[in-house]
Amino acid sequence: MALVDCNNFYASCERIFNPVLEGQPVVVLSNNDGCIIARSEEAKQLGVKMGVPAFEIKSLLEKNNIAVFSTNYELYGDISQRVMTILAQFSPSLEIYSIDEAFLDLTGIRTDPDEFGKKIASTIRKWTGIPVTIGIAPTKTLAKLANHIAKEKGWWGLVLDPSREDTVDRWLQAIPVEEIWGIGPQFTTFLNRYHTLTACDLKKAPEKWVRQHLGVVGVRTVNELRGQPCYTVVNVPAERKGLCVSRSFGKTTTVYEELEQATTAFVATVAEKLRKQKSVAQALTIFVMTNRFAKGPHYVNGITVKLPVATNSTIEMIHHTVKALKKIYRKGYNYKKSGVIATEIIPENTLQCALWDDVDREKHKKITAIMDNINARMGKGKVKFAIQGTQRGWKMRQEKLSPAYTTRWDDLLTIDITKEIQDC
DNA sequence: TCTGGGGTCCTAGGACCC
DNA sequence: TCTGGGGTCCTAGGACCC
Repeated sequence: MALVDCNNFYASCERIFNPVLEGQPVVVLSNNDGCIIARSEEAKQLGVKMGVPAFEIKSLLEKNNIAVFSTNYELYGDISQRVMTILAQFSPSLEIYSIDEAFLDLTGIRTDPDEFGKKIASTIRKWTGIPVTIGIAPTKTLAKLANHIAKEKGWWGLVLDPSREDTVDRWLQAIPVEEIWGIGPQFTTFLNRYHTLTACDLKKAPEKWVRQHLGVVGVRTVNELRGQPCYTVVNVPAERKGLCVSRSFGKTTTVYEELEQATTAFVATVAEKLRKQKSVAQALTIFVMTNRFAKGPHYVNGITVKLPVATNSTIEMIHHTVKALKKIYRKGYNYKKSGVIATEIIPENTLQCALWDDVDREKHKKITAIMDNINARMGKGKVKFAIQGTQRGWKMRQEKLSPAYTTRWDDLLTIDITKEIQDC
């Protein structure tokens, strides 16, 4: 089992097309330019912490001349795909675990793991410009830990060989429990209270006690630490159980129409995603909320509606969204965020007809197909429904957005070589 | 002034069934 | 006075992940 993890992924993506940033501190912000969500090694060294609001460390960023970027998901998603495509060439069994991580099943691979890992790392680096770290071990949890150790040491990767239990244990003794995959803040507090401080301590904890306090998930984690696999590489991604699109607004609004424009735009994206994966939803949850950090009256509310017929039609979903929104909207609040969650998702082809169905589904299908087509060719959001509005007063702040170098023709990198030619 | 977004799995308890 | 035993399904909430 190998875990390949891209180093400081978003920051590394920004560097690909901006090589002057090599060796320089770089950070990437969350939506609305809110929090720090990625940091280059140099930024970490300067004490920039993960997840802190950017405004809190404004002077730190400025003083150290740290390059700051708005999140550019379009770019990162595309680079991710390229990395995963390359990884797929190394093993027939690949699980894309997140945008910057993948597990590889190494069963049947004859090459020495050390050599194999190095080869993967150098290939990704060469072909995409993204540096990666690789952890190799008998279980996912141990591969994660191996990866963690290698990252801390600045190595290409690390192979944890289970036949050398003493060496494995020595590594585990150096790792605090909170670094273990599956051990979060709550479990850490609990374990530390009982003097279980390191990965090695947890590995040796009695199963009954673990079962009682950390549940079956905890037992699996312990077994995995002991080298007994509880999780396998999942090749084909399971069907999504829910699909959520929600955003905080660039600025709050009290106006119903603005809330409606934003929320119908979100549901349009939900429907589009459903169509893309050829599935339909049977229920829809619509929610709104005020700024949880702000003073003043707070309001959070949501409604789940069962759809009369499972659907992925934007038209139909907008209809239900507006109805729900009108029910939960209360005048006088400063709305900061809204969202739409599709649930009870099933494949499109299992669609059942309702007895009384006055929706012309064939027509909806044609319209949405045409819209999807245009938007795929001309750019996202080129054609949309009137209710989504054109003002986008709610749209998120992205003041430091880099170009979508690899996915938009207009953003293609141009290099001016006239000077070089003249110099010749 | 400014504080992200999108997921998974497990468990306990209630409603209901025979 | 005395009041079984065994299920299922659903939901909300908690814990975790990136």
